[in-house]
Amino acid sequence: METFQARLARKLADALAAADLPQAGDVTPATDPRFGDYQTNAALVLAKQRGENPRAVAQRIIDKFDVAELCELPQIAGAGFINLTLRSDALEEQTSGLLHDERFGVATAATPKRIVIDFGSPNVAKPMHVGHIRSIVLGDAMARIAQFLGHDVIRDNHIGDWGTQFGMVIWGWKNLLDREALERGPIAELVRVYKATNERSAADPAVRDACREELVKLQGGNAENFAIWQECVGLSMREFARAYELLGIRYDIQRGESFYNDRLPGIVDRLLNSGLAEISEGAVCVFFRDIPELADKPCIIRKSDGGFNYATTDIATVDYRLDDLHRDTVWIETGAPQQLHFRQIFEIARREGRHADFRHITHGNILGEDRKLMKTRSGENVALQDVLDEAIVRARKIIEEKNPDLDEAEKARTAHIIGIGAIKYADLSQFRMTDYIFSWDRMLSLQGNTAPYLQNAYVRIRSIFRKAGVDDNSAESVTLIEAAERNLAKRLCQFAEAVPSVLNDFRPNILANYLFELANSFHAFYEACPVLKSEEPARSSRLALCGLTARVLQRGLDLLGIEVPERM
RNA sequence: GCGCUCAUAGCUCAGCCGGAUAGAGCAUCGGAUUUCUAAUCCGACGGUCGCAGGUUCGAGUCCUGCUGGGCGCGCCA
Repeated sequence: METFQARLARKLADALAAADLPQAGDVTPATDPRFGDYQTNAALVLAKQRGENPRAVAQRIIDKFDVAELCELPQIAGAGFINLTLRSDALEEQTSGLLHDERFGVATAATPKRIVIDFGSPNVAKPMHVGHIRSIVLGDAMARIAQFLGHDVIRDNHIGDWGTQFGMVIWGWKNLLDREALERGPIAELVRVYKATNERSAADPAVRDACREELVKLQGGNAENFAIWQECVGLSMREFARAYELLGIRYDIQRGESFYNDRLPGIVDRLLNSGLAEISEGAVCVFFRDIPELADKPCIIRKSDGGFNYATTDIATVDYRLDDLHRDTVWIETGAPQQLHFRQIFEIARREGRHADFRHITHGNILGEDRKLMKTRSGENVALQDVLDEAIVRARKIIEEKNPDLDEAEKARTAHIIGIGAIKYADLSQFRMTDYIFSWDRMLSLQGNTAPYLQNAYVRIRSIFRKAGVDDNSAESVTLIEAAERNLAKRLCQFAEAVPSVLNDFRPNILANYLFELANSFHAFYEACPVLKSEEPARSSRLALCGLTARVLQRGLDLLGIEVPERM
């Protein structure tokens, strides 16, 4: 089923062709209810191109604009806009068509992509902190939406499991480890050991050299060090898995940096042989002399001491994703600080003749109430686990207040759904590039553009169905009489317009905003239009609208990685 | 110094390709309910879109410069 927007755009294209005009302009939802439901600026664009009167061009278009089955008579307004008002029967028919459509009118992509999406990417032997939320939540939402649109998606966790820090981790493990503490809290103990080693190594050159020695042994394949490293990775992965479980995140593959180790020498050779890389000050570098912004920013792929760094690893990762995973699209969702790095990696891939679509999807920071990077009182990163736990505790408190009669199991389940949903939604409802200020009160508020508000709309609908004594409704069509019904129906039809536009520029907040407006329209409908108390045929029609709204809310939130409770 | 990014109402934020009188939420004020969950709805108040130029029928949006914040800039990842 095609959206109104798509159908009208097609009709517009036909009209332009019939009027001997070039294709121009587009069809968008009306900016104001006074202008109808949709509008097009085609006449304005064409008039500008051709130096003609916009309203006259608009009239030429309208003369050929065959939309009688969808709209009332098109109106010319303002400078030369063409305003379109949907006919009620067209809206009824479209909405009715959604009642039994599991995709709610969302078309699958015309050309499915083979995407790998890299998000989350925590470091081994370090706890995940609030900063990881954005990458995880944004990446997961992109993956869900891309998949729903019919793309072939592989979710990859590019874990930081290799690097110079392991020299210190291993030395600390051998000299400072408290086994009991490790049992109690593996990551916490690893962090303690790492920090202590760091301090000693800063103060004592002998320790520093010893750490370097341990690193060399690890990289050289020393069995003892390798075993320690493996154990660190295992402990970390187990702790990550717990957080992912809580967040409802899953990965298809988790390829750490170490996975690419044996590919690194070959890459450096290849780039040297092809002349893309050269030796400079003892290091192997790729220069970008023809790109002004990168001219003085070479990418080092082998250090002067012979070691490789993460640039080499990321080139190997590109190889793997294209050659082994057969991807044609690579999305990397990490923070903005790595922009230069990925610009270089993508540029190298381009120079090597790679034709995949590479995107580095960045995001802003999470700030505390003081507008600075969110930290604990003592200046530490705020642990992700603590944030998730607190969200659930706070949600639980609200549920106890509002709905104390729920049984224990449902309270716990609902607190989880609301707490985690609130955190995710706070992130996703905002444009990803802007820094946002973390506020429990705002994200858990039941009013405004929040997860609980949306979840509540769903809950109210479920309540209606419980009272009605049916679990779904088998209505085949809706009838739209009241303005609030019409408004709600139009919103429901626009789900199929909102979802694909998210991938335009990776803006899940478009979907979040849509859902907020849908919930808003529903609440207005709920106030104005009694459902169960109304007479047939309005009753069945309204029940059908309720059911459809609930399913769209549920699906929309699911695409954002957020669940809905039955009661709250 | 160079590069990237952000700056919109008292506060938190939308505004994707340039389109009509710049929109929400919170806060404030005023209304609506013996409810299908008021956990809601309706209304009012509130803006020199950081500043200055430019492009054009039209600029929050594009270009240039400036101010302010964040981040990055050869051997950490």
